[in-house]
Amino acid sequence: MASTKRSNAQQLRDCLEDDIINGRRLPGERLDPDALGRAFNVSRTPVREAFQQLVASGLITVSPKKGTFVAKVGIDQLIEMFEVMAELEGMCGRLAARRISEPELAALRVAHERCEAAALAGDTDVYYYENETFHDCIYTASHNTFLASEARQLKQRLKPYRRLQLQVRQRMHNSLNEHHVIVEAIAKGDAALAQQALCDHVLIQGERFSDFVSSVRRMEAPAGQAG
Amino acid sequence: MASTKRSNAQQLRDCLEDDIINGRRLPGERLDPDALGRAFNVSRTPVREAFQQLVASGLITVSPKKGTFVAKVGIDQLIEMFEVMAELEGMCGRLAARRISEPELAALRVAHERCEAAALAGDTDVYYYENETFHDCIYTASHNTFLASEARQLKQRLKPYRRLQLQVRQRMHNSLNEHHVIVEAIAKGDAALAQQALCDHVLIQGERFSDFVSSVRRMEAPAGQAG
DNA sequence: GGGGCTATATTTGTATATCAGTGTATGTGA
DNA sequence: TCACATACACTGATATACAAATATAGCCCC
Repeated sequence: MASTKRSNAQQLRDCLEDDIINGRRLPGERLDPDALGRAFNVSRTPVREAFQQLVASGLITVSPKKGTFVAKVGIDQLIEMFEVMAELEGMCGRLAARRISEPELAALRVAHERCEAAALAGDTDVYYYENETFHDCIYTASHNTFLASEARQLKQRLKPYRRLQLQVRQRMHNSLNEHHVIVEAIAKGDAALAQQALCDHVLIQGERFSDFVSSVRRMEAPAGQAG
Repeated sequence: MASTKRSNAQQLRDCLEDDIINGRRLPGERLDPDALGRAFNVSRTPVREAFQQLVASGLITVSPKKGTFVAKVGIDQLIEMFEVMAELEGMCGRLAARRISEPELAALRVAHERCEAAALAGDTDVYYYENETFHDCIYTASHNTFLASEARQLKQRLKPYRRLQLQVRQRMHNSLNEHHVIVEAIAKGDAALAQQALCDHVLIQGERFSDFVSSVRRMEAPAGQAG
């Protein structure tokens, strides 16, 4: 019912957002307003609206008189964004350690167990999905809906690039171990530890990061133009 | 020259944003597209565009078939936002303590001195303005442009409510003392202290906060409708 | 007198047409 | 062969017209 009530512009926005986040449209790819309008049986007006909202989200960029493209964030900005993401996640963890309720803690444990199962099965895709749930539990448990919303939004924005993270060998297993520390810290109410553990978890600190950077560099290569 | 190139929609957006931030349009106030269009000699299309951008910024909300209104954030959400703002400011301070350059530190000191002068003169408005510059120096000094941009955006969103802060007696003087601690911490490169000091500075911790809340409550009263 | 239904008016959402500016491509001349 | 100028096409910006949906008010019936 709610879906029918969403305007065409909203639907188009959601669709494009999903496409970009899930890698069906790659950074640097051009978005043709006319083609999209035809594909969705709408005029250019709602397409424009959708574009504007995506620009505000930072997922696409419009170069005046040149066209609209899927945002391609440079390595430097990407690092900056991960730095902020780590801080937000850490803050969520800190607050969650203090504010989490019993049902929320139970949900967090369930999410962790599902991650474990996926890791044991070696299923990267499932792990990726369950990992989302795990982190979302922490956002919710922070009991700061604004913070949770900001964290989710930034995560969305990073999603096209995060996907590459887990492809790094052993990353999934390490990630799981970190999750364990996080869960226990939150369960014990150790705010400082939860914050630090989550922050580190996001930063992919140390040697992994350079691997990640090189992955992104490889991903950026096809599109070409710097900016 | 750059101003003439801005589209009408951008100009209108900037104007509305400024009006909202500076309290010329109060939370809950309705924005009539037709009236604005007439006032700016534009049609509804650019007005709509401006609206959408402001919605993305969180400064206004549009209720379908009901109207477009200046966003009215509830007390609970306001507290949440300040909690996040404090964290972001703290992060800026932490990074600034490690990364600030000599010219940036000099600029920060100048900004602090101007705050001091305004405080001595008892000029709240000037202090308010110089305070902006002071914090902006720290954002820049964090050398994380994404973080700086997010911090600025959130600050904009809180501005209609921050304005009330300094009206609390003695707040300006206390604020100045806190600034001193912050400057010294950054100058010494004490990241942890800078982070803590800035975080506390934003949170208006302790007894001041309840005063602030009551001020906001008074501000919310005229508009009426909850939600 | 009160409640429900209907009609109207208001408001957002969408479509289409037009305008202006810019980037690009092509052709011509040196 | 290269450079410059002109023309064309593409894109973004805006105006206007239209459609859909809802809130409100008024009226009628109970």
